[in-house]
Amino acid sequence: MVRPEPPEGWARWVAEVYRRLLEAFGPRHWWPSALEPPPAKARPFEMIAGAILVQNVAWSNAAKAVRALAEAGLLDVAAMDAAPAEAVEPLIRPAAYFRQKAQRLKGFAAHVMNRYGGDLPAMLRRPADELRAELLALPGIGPETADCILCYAAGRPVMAMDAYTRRIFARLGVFAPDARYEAMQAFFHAWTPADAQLRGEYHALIDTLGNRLCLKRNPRCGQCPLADLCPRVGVVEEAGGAAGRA
DNA sequence: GCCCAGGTGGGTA
DNA sequence: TACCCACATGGG
Repeated sequence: MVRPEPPEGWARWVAEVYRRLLEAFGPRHWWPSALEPPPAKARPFEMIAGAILVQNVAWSNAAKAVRALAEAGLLDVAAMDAAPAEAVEPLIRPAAYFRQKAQRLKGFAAHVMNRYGGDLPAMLRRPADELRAELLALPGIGPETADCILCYAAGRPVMAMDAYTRRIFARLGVFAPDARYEAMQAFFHAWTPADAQLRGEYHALIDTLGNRLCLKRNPRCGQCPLADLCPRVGVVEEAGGAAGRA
């Protein structure tokens, strides 16, 4: 922690940030469906495939890949497991890293088939800590992807961290710029209620701020709902070490 | 043309 | 632990 605890305490400060983001952007309704029209009921494998496909790319690219999988009938654990990698790869090219991501999708599907007979909901009902460890053991599922699955597919009160969270809260003075994933998550888990809906919405709101306003190179501080909380406003972005000027 | 985007895993010192 | 790199497409 870089910044001293605010006078009102962290819980209120964290809640005030959430309140402002919600007011500025409205509910994000994450996890978004890539399908048109969106399916009436949540599809865990669609969400999980999206979480793998969105790794390090824009959602618009991942969404194209999800739609292509849907059209090919591959948003299904058994079908994904049975499909050859060469059939999956061309469908997901828009999401980049298509060879790796095809292996990750198939690896996940194979695991659900082998261990749960294809019953994904049964897997998602496991205790959160056990499920998290199980997910992290799968190739291509790291902490962010695992926590997104826990929150948005399994409905657990887990808040996912990502590059936006680190950048925004480092600028706000809460974290060091190289804060570790688990440390950031411990902060949010300490100061937010253990509510899956709220933590999921908070993560989504942070991402919205990160990709609309709190940009890496030229942040749009003039439009930021958190500007008065941010010691960096008015300071030119360092972007690699250049000294800031007023 | 360059930078960036809702990361992860493997290698090396 | 702390870096460095590969993975690869699409939009601003």
